Amino acid sequence: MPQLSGDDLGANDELIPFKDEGELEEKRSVSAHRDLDDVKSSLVNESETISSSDSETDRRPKPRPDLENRARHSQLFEEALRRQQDAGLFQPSPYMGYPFFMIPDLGNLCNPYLTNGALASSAQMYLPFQWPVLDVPGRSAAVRDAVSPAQLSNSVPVVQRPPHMSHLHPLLSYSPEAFSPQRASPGFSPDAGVSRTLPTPCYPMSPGGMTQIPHPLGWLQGQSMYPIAGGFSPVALSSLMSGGFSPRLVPTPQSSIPHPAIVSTVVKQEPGGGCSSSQHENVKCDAAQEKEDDKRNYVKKPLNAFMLYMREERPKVVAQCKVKESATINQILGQRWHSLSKDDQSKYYDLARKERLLHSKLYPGWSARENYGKKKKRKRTKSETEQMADDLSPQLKRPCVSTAADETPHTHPHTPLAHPPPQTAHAHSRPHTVSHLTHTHLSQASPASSLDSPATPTTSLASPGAPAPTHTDHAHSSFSHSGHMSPYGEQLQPLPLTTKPHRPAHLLIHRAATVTPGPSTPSSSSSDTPALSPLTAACRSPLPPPLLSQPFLAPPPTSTHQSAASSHGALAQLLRRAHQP
DNA sequence: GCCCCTTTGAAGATG
DNA sequence: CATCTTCAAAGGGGC
Repeated sequence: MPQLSGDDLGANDELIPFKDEGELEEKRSVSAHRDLDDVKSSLVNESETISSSDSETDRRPKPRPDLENRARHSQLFEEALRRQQDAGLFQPSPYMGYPFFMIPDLGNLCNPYLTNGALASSAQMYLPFQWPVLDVPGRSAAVRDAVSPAQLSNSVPVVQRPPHMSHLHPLLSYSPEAFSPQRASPGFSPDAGVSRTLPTPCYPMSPGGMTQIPHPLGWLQGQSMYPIAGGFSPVALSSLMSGGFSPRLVPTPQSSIPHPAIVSTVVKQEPGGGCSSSQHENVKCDAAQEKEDDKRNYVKKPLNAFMLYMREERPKVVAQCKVKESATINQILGQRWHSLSKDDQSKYYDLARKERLLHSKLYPGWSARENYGKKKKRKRTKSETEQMADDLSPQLKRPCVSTAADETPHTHPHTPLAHPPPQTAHAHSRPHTVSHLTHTHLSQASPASSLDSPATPTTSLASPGAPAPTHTDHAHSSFSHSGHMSPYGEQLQPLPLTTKPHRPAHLLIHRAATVTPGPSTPSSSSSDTPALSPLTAACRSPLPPPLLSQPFLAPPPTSTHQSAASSHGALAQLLRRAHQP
């Protein structure tokens, strides 16, 4: 079990202190803060000046005029800056996976969690602690000492990331591989055949541009999805990072610096540049303005570990499986997630934890509650779903686990792992799924390598807020990822990917609708739950699936074979219609 | 153009 | 406290 202490993370020296550790550091460096007061104030003033220059922001109340927070953010930044200057800003970080620190109060910079960062008065931003360019031997000093903003201006192209490049998420920078020489090519990804091979904006190593590597921080290259008036180019930020810290932040019309966890919601800018003078249109504009304000002030939740993993792995799945439907991709990713080693998962849990900490620092008063109900969609509750199941097929309503045990030929009811987990060990609100149980049956040989619930890696970090590990959790926690066998090998196929036991009605109704009566066979057992096509099933394995070379041939929808997504979608619609008066 | 689907995890809401 | 619900991302698909 990986013990990710602070040293392992290497975050103590590279990241701004979080929470308790941060409090101490802040106290210790009060004097150092004073040294940068001027810098801070100039920065804040600059930010506010630019912010106030925005006609829209003038009319809008500041979402968070909390001066204390601003001062605190500034202090945090100063601390981070001081540390970087003391230790050498461009020293390679022992924790390459999280090369960011925050700069507070750059109001018009793209806010990490805002749908549009243009208006976050208390907006902070993430900056790379170090750039991979700085790993080049002999370069660091030169870059640190000699590169002026203007020079960087000439060397750092601000490139609009095309929409299809959006998967080149900054999370890539979390991965040490992103900085490895193997990846030091514009293609960026070892995976061939995807949009990853599209031209990736590169950061020249120096004004001379003798070496180029892809900028791992895709979010630093300006995204069309964050059209921010008065945004800043990475140039200015580079100057900030390099210690020059010039207040001459250079506004650029289209550039923005999105954050790794940043939001992709586009706040459309009025093509005309605002409302016209017509009174009628002004009314419309007011309404639209409010709508836009809501969107802009919307602070999104930080990404959890799986979300971070998805953003990184999705392109690979798309490339390997030639699947575009996110529902299917997510099923694959969900399976792959469970097949990850604990170390790999720990990486994402760690990142997610840091994201949450950063988020909490950015928005001390923010709560996920604020986003409740902001999404218009309203999913059916479990009770509603079950009620639908009752209405449609009362005889089918029985526990999912027992269903799997009854109908899965390879089930070993005598095996403890095949039984539902103790009710006292719930790390998830969701019970175990058919697929998880199936995994358990097929891979119960190495319980020592169990996958723990998300709490485990977090707990291993000794995070103050980390939940306690639940070793008794999850039947699938005994799923082996030790690599002795492919977790999704042939014998596992086709496994049901649907792992939504809190929608038992879907599964059961689907089963009832698709399974033909008769003795259960291995093949029928695999078809009694929604199964993926052969290719997508093969893609569940993170290893190169053998079927990848074969053309994608989704099996025709038969009475016993249907894609999980389609069947569920159809069932969902059926249920919705049935539920409607 | 909105919503669903689909995944896991975090956190708020609820009983 | 246990359970349920919502929302994070993503993009095709349905309406």
